[in-house]
Formats: sequence, C-alpha cells, structure tokens
Amino acid sequence: MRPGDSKTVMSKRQPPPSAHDVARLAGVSQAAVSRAFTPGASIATATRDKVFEAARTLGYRPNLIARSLIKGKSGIVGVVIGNSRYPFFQAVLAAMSERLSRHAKHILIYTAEGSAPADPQVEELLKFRVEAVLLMSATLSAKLTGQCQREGVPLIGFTHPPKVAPWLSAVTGDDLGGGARIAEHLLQQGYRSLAVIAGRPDASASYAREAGFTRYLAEQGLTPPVREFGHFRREGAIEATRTLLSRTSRPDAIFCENDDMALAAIEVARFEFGLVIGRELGVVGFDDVEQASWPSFDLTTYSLPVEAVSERVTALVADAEATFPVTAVVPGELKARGSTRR
Amino acid sequence: MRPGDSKTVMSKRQPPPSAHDVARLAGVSQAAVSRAFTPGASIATATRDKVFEAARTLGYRPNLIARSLIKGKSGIVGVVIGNSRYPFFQAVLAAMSERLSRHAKHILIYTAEGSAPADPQVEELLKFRVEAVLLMSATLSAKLTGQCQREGVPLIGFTHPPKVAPWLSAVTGDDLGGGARIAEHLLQQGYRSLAVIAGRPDASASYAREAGFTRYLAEQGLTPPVREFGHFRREGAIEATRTLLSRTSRPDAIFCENDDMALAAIEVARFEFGLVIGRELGVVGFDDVEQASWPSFDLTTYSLPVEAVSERVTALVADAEATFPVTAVVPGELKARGSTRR
DNA sequence: GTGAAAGCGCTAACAT
DNA sequence: ATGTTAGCGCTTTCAC
Repeated sequence: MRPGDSKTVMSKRQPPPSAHDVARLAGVSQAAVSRAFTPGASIATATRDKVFEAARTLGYRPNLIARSLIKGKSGIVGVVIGNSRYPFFQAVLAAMSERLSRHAKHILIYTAEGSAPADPQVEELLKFRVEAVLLMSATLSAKLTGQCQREGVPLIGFTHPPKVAPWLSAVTGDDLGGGARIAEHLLQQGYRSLAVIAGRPDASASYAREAGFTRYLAEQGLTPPVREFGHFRREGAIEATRTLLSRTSRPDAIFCENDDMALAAIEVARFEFGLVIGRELGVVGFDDVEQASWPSFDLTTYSLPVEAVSERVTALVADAEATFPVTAVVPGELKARGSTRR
Repeated sequence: MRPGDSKTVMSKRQPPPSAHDVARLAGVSQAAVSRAFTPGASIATATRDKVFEAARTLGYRPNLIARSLIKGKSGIVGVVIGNSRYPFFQAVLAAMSERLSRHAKHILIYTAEGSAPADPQVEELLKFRVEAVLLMSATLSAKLTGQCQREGVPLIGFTHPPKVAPWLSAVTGDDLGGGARIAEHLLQQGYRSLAVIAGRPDASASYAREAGFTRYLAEQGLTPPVREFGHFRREGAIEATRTLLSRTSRPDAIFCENDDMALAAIEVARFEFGLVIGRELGVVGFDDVEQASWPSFDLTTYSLPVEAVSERVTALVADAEATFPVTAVVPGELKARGSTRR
C-alpha cells in the first residue's frame, strides 16, 4: 500500500485484469494463461498452477467477449417470449436457464408483447451472434427466418410456433393427442354440450389442440363444438366465457386451449354465473401450470411437462451437430381434477 | 447462381458478412462502414447510403461482440432471479427487458433457486463484462460483492437484497411504510389478534415489512404479533398457516410478507379450516401480483408498482454516471380488497 | 510444453 | 469526410 505503488489494487474502478497481467505476474507468456484456462490444452501442471495462483491474486476472469469474437460463437442463446405473463413460459425459462448453464451456455432474453412478429428482437439477438434462437409464443417473418437459416442459426419454436415455417424447429407438447384425450375424458364424465375457447387462429398449437379435440368428437359421431377465441389470454377468455355462458343453449363443458384461459373461465362461471364448477360446468385447460393444481381451481388439464420440454429444447440448442429443422413432440398426460367431476 | 460463383449466397451456413465485406462491395474503407453504423459519426450522406445499400444486399449486421470488446462494455445487464416462480419478478423482468432495449441494453439471465448465494451466476456474468448485475431475491457473498466493486460493476439488489452490503444499490418498495399501513388497515377493520408470516430471517425486505408492521402496533400499545416464517414461498406459507390456525388462540388476521404466501394462506384457511376469508380471517399480502386481484382471492395487499420499480432499476443501470451505491424506495399503496372485509 | 505472432470484427485516434 | 493504423483480450497456428 505504498504511495508509489501505482499498479496495485488501490484505486477504485480498475479495468478488470487481462491475461497479459496474469502472464506477467506468473512469469509466463500470455498464451500460457490462455491454455491454463482451456480444458484439455497442453500445459504442464506446474505452469498451470503458477497461472492459477497469479489469476487468483489478481481476480482474473477470462473475458468471454474476446473468446466469442475469435470462436465466432458466443455461447449465448437468444430467447424471445411473447405472453411473458404466462407462468408456464416462466417455468420453462427457469428450467432452461439451469440446464443451459451446465453446457456453459447463457440466455439473452427479450420480450415481445403483442402479436407482431418478433423481428426486431431477433435482429438484436443476431448481432450478438447467438447460437440459437428460441421463440416462445412468438412469431417471425419469413425474411428473418431466411436470414437465420443463411447464418446457420437454429430457430426453435416453442408451443405456439408460426403456422408454416421452413428452417424452424419446433418443440411442442402433444397437442393433437392431448386434445383428443380431453374430448374423451369429457365424454366419459358425461358432458355432452361442449365448447372450446381457442387460442389464436394463426397459432399451430391452437390448431392442433382443437383438431385433436374436434376429431375425436367427430369419430364419436358428435357435432363440432361451439368455438370462441380467447387468444391464449386471460382477458380474452373472460369475454369468451361470458359469451358462451350467455347462449340460450349453454354448454356444459368448456375446453380452454391453455390454463391461463381456463382459470379465467372458472372464475367467470363461478362468480358471474354462480355455477358450480365440475357439476354444472366442466372446465379443462392445457399445459398444467402451477396454479391449476391450487385448490381454488383444481383444474383438469393436459400436462406439458416442463422438464421434458426444456430438456428437449436444451438438447437442440446444445447439440451443435443436430440437423435442422427438427420437430419434437413431448408427450403429456391428462391430469383429471375436480373441474370435470360431476 | 453459376457454379464458379464461389463467394455468393449459394452455400448454406456461411459466416455472417463482416464490415470488410460490406466495404469492398460499397467501394469504401472498412472504417467508413463502421461510421455509417455509428450514430453521429462524421460521414457524408452519399457514403452512408452506399454502405447501407451494400449492407442490405449482404445482410450485414454489426457484430456487437466485437464492439463490446473495444468499448470494454458489453451492453449487457446481468439478472439473477431467485424464486423464479414468483410472478412478480416475472413481471418486473418483462418490464425491464422492454425498457432496457430502448437503451440498447440487453438482459443475460440466470436463475438461482435455493437460498445459496448467487456467486456462481454472478461469476459467469462478470466474464461477459456485464454493465450491471441485478439481484432479484438473490444474495451474494461479500467476496464477490467486493470484486464487483473493484471492477466498477454496479450491483442492484431488488426487493430482497442481502441484509448488509457495501456497494450494493437497492431498489425496494416502501417496505417499512407498507408494513405500517397494513397494520393500520387491519386495526381499522377491527382485527385484533394479528399474526405474521414472515419471509426469511436474513432478508431485508422481510425485516422492514415486519418492522413497519410491528412498530405501528407498538405505537398503538399492542403486543407484537405471533410470527412464523414462510420463506417467501408458497410451501412455507402453507405450513406456517396450518401452525397459526391450529393454535388455541387463533389469530383473526394474518399479514403475509408477500402475495405468494398470502394466496396460499387463503387457500389453507378456506379449504382446510373452512374459514370465511375476510369475515373470519383477514389476510393481507405484499406486492400486488396479478393473482391478488383475481376474484378467487380478492387479496388485500400493498402494491409494489412494477412500472415504477423497473423504471428505477433501468435508470440505475442506464445512467452510467450515477454514483453508487444508491438506495431507492418506490412508494406503493394499499389495495384494500375483500380479504380484509369483515 | 511453451513463446512469438497472427488475427477474430470492430472502434478510435491520427493523418490527409 | 475519409482512409490508414493500431489495438480491444483472447485463441490458435507455428516454431522451437
């Protein structure tokens, strides 16, 4: 701590130490420092120890920005979340974050509220040379899809990917099978006058969930259900439920294409129409978010297992070798709960 | 598309075009390209147009990694979320993401489930030379706090920052005032036997919310409330509520130090103890998450305004000039709802 | 096993 | 206003 000691740890707000600084202190070349921090590099144990020692006293941390520049890849995965208030996405994001960090990968996150394509967000992500882009409930223009393809950036759509898209991998739950399973369950429970609160007309998850549902009904010789759109949102579902329950021939069960909408439907039916959920009105959701199992709702739903999904997605991102595009369907299971018990 | 055309757009998975490529095509120097993409740089309009034109045909996007390397700052803000399932943090994250992108800043996100310090996550973030680290419901060791300070990386604790920490800025709701306001409200409503489900013993938010609450009671000459810890988690609150409601002298109102716990308390009281919320048991939360206003809960709570909070945090991050550490208290307001109506 | 040297793609003086 | 040059902090040949 002597005054003349200009290059010691005295002053605040120093630039972080570089590999050069460490090299000088350890008495080795800067390249040796690099090797010490590169797993599997050819370096003598003694040298590495010297380097680590010096690094420790200096508080050195390799600059990943510089590494990224050389390698041409950043170790960063871009994520764009539309509908960021939906707890399910939050859960997947958390799971992915944890999984990816085990692969030394990191998540740069953007939100894209509204239904416009996530082009600006993806544009930004590409500037960071992200290794993959995950679109959660977000869409992308054909133009940008093409650019990602040209630059070899895998695009992974999740749960509500754009309807048609080349070069877009997709991980989804078993929308088709789930829809059918739900229809089967409702019929088993004795519901006969079925309605659907659909997501968005343009979302493939919406399409598939409804297709599975409707197809099963058709196979049983039943007419297609009444349908309203809720846009996967609580507010949309509130309106839709009011409309459905105000009809002269009221449905006795409603299939909502995600849990967010189903929870809203339950509340509207219960508090605005005074209906007993289950007995007087069956309600089913999709995804199995945490709140679905809360006793206030006890919502029957078809699970989209967070762990399985995030594992699939992580694998797509981490396995550089994977050939794109890939389509993965993660099976779920029906969670029969009180909201469909008569 | 002629075969010999080796450097055209034919092959897949090309490396992205560099400023050099653009310069060559536009017939200018590489520096000119840089200037064209630097707002306020001195460049002729004609030149810039040429550059943009070339950039467009090549699909050029400036490499932010390279820029970061030079500038010594990355434009990246690190966020560590403990308790990532709490909707409030999700809301703040989304708001921050949107706000920061207007400042050309980006969020690198990590989760830190569990109560261990977020040291590993912050360590990673520092390697990316993040410009600030935001700790949401996460703690940090003194060692790493010191390192951040040395490197001039602002640390911003949010909502549940570590108890004592130099160099840690903090943005919080008005925990003290909110706690007092809640106590006042409960007394006004005629509740007399009060209990608290606290967060964590070591969390300052927990401390302050409780201090405000208890102090007000003391001022009114009342004895301190019974207390259980819920660790800010639903599961913890379920246990705590059972304990409180099983006491021989049951409390007639419970103040839960966040909404997650309050929602759980309502359900336990209602479904396990058959109590009518409001009339037989008052329940209050803190934060005003979205679910609090759902009719199933209609939870009285003290709001922590998401927009105001994220604006404050964003300002701390974006205003490089701010002197650290800073402490900002964002005022909220009592949302009196049905859960405390007798 | 180790050091010297050449970049990765860009920005920032410095000339002109 | 523009080109030239020198790096930012690291990885990676390439000699030794």
